[in-house]
Amino acid sequence: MAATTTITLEPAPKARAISVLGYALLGLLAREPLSGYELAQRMKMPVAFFWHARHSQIYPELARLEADGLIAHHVVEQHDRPHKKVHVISALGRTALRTWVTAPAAPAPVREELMLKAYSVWVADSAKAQTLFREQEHYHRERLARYEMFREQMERECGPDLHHVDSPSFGTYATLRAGLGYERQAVEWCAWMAAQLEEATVPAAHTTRSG
Amino acid sequence: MAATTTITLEPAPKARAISVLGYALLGLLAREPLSGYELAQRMKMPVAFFWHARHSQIYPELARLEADGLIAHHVVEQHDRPHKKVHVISALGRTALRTWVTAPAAPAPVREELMLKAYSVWVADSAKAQTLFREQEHYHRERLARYEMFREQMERECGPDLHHVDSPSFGTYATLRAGLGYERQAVEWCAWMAAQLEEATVPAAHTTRSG
DNA sequence: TAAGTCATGTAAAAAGTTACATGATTCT
DNA sequence: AGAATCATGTAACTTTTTACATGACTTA
Repeated sequence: MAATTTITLEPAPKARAISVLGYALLGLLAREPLSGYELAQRMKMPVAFFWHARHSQIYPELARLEADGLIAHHVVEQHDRPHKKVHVISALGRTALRTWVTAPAAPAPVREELMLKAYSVWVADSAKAQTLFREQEHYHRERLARYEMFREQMERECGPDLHHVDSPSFGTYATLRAGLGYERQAVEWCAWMAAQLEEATVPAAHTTRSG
Repeated sequence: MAATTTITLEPAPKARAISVLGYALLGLLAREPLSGYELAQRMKMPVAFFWHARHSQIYPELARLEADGLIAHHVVEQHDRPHKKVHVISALGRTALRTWVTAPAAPAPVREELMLKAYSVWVADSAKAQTLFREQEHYHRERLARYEMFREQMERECGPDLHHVDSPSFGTYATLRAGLGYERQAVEWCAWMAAQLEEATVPAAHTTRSG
């Protein structure tokens, strides 16, 4: 009889830890239901400023989130375009996200290749190095300009919402402000680097620089 | 006879691409010969501000660099402590490093968990969120203070060297400056976040805030 | 004697990138 | 006709983390 046999066919709910990518996706789905493709787009545009993922990572992660009951999906048939699977966050998913957001954050291990280059810049040709940092300065200047435009647009369009900390716009605005600060500081530093390297490259003008 | 047989027993030098970690290690070894353990320590202290790696990643990478002829090692016997393998950069390694330093750098894919939390902060309890960002502010303030001290020390000790772009001190100083800029901006942003969340938590004072 | 530092590795797993694979529709 | 966008996946590989494994010497 079944008296002694404990049935363990089901592998027990076994709360698998949600990866950071998982929380990134939950964060997007908490705002609106989206397909995998749309999630990949969101990752490119507003989210890439602070987190990055390809579609090849997103699709399997969605399957995992669904297996854990954090999201669900339904297929939406489209006349002109391929069908899509629209993913919706569940109550469980929303709770998990809510808990994670305020959980203590460990200092993120930084990985900045450009800093690594700066650390070894003394071995390099200073003229070539100068080019590198001018390019980087230019790149960050462009991003800064784009963020600035985006902020002005947000302040015009979402105005009062930006101070309601329980509106999604506040989340977007907050990350935008961080991005602005980061890019401003990056531009400044790259310009300083290039200037230092320039003095080394054109030593003739070191007494009467820029005037 | 051997007319048609091409001997391909040796797998051909096949210039394997050096990983970013490989360049990080070369960058440290270009300054001074170091053991794996010492490299791991350097990764913790000055390098961790912009790149991170554990000893379990460092040891195999050293083996790869040596196999590719970019570094060599010799064993140093110590009376009181275990023997160590001291790694030295080769001419080939130095050239590779030099080339990489000025090669165009692709914009680094960012991964900032805290920003991800900020993006979804609107789903959370604002009092708890405030605690999180106050903690983060505190943490960045501490790092800022440490960097500031480190900079003062460098300016005192290495003075003129800090403007010689071909001295290792310049590389260190450059990354320190970037770190200072980054931490300053992080402190400011965390404080702003906490303030926004505070207004939401204590709405009684919204007309006469701070005075 | 227990914890900490010095010292060097390996193994397994998770996270992330690059490449492979397919197919419809729309725009140039 | 070719490129771009929409759409969803898998496979192979690299990178990184966590855990396993060992052992001498030093300090509290």
